[in-house]
Amino acid sequence: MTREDQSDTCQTRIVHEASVNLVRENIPSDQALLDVAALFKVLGDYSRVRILQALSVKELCVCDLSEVLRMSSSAVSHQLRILRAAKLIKFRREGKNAFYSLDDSHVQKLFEQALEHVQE
Amino acid sequence: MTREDQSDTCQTRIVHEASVNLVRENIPSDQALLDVAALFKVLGDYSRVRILQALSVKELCVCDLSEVLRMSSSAVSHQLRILRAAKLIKFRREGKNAFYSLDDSHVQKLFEQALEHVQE
DNA sequence: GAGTTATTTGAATAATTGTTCATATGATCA
DNA sequence: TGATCATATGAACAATTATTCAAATAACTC
Repeated sequence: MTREDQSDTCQTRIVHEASVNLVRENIPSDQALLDVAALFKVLGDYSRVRILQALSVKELCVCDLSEVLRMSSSAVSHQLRILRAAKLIKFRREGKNAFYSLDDSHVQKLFEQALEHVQE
Repeated sequence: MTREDQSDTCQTRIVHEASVNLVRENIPSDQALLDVAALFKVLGDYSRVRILQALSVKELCVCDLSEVLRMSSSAVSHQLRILRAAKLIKFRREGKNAFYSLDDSHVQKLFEQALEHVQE
């Protein structure tokens, strides 16, 4: 059984050629698409969505977040690290506390668009 | 060791009370946040991002998509099902072919916002 | 310094998920 | 009806990931 023999692959290589070519001309860079997917993946988690929503109201420390969301500080901290790596939040230290807040105006807009979609 | 004894949970229940209360007053429904997370989760996959991007250029059938993206028809079909369940794409049948296209204007906007974020 | 509290981090576990392979369905044409 | 092609689907496997637990920092107070 050769590689070309896969039963789940289109056999006739004569597909809609014009469409295929048109689409091929308009593909952004792999890196851009990878980055977009990675960003959405970060946003695609209930805990992180709740964290971002809370931070959109007000800057909060880890302790406050864990209280509001009824999660362990450890779990919150792990998720904050992921959000920080994605440059969605920033933080500042004040004494023993680490205060987190949204880093980017795009996040708010992404959220609003997403809410509009799900509320249709 | 009782439940209140967890070392990774904030001990002093006297957190920033005003902040916590303010945030608590502004929490959307659980369902809305769950839906938003689910939507982003669907968008958070490289294959699905590529499919959506291709469809944003032009309506395509499964065969065309598998050709453009160099994926098996089976893999494409599986992902299309997920995208359809999230109401991100719609399809129409024409003979043997199933043509897919974007279902929602929000998707385009979400994409543009995401691209802006990652290209900073 | 010791003690306390907030936060971070690493390892382990359980759960989710994307792809592949095999097979089934749906549609056309001879 | 049979043959062929496009698409869909189910099961299995590999890989990823969120949480928990335990332990380590970091920053303050006494």
